[in-house]
Amino acid sequence: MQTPPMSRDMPELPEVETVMRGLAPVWEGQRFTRVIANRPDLRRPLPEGLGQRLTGATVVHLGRRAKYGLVAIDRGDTLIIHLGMSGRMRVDPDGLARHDHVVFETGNGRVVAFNDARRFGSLDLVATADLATHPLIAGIGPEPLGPDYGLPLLKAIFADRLAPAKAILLDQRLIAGLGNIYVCEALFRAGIHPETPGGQVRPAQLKRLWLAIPAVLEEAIAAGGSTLRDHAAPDGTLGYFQKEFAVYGREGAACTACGSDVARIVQSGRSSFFCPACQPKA
DNA sequence: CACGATACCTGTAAGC
DNA sequence: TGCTTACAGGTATCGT
Repeated sequence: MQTPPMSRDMPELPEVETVMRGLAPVWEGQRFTRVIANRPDLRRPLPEGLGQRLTGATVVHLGRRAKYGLVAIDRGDTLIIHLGMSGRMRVDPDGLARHDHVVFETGNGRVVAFNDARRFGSLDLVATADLATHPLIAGIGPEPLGPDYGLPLLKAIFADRLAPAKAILLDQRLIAGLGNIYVCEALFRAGIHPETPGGQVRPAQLKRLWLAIPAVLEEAIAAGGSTLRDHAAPDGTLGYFQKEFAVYGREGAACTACGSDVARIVQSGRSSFFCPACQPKA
């Protein structure tokens, strides 16, 4: 089988969920004994006094919102972790590696390194009370695995829209946490061509999409997050697992449903993979 | 406002 | 072999 060897280390919702679940037993209830920043910035400058503000604090709870990992500490602050495209958490690494930008040590003797080659990731430290209104969080749409998700939401965000279905699902303001991979997979399951204008998606397709989105996310989380290759386990990096995709990254290969060649188009500068037969143009 | 294009950054792999 | 180029992805920002 000719699998296009492409980079697939994209942390979307399932990957972030997997990383935070993996981090929980390492950090929850533990005190930060040392936090070292090896450079002043990632995508943006690191929070002022990050090390001082975390050292001595105890981790109360780990969570997630969209693609942001949340680390609540007992001082009333929350550390917001974004992995960007290449960010990963290396647990108890065998020595420091290139791009280990921030290193966290806890009272249990564990070491976690935030490694991010491309530095599209970010760390922010904000008052937990202000979290919901923080600029990074405030405008984000409902969680697709949360209580506010439902067919009415999808109907609302697709209705009367000219933007392609692909773009709608990638828009974090409309629905949280979906990235290129899972949007491709969900549209395939729903039989929706990625270029279909939102307003032209038929009710039956929307209903399939409503079921497909949580399904692909849950399956990925169950598989351990679908970050491949780079989240390799050997060095303790969290979030690694191998997941088979139906269309993503499979240009030219046979559709798993009908055998047609999977196609690839570029929308807004990024690849959309789909089956031309199963996802006919509207 | 809605939407598209682009910048950001580096590693990987394909092409020459 | 070595050099060059294309491309991956999330989000902020700018332009139309």
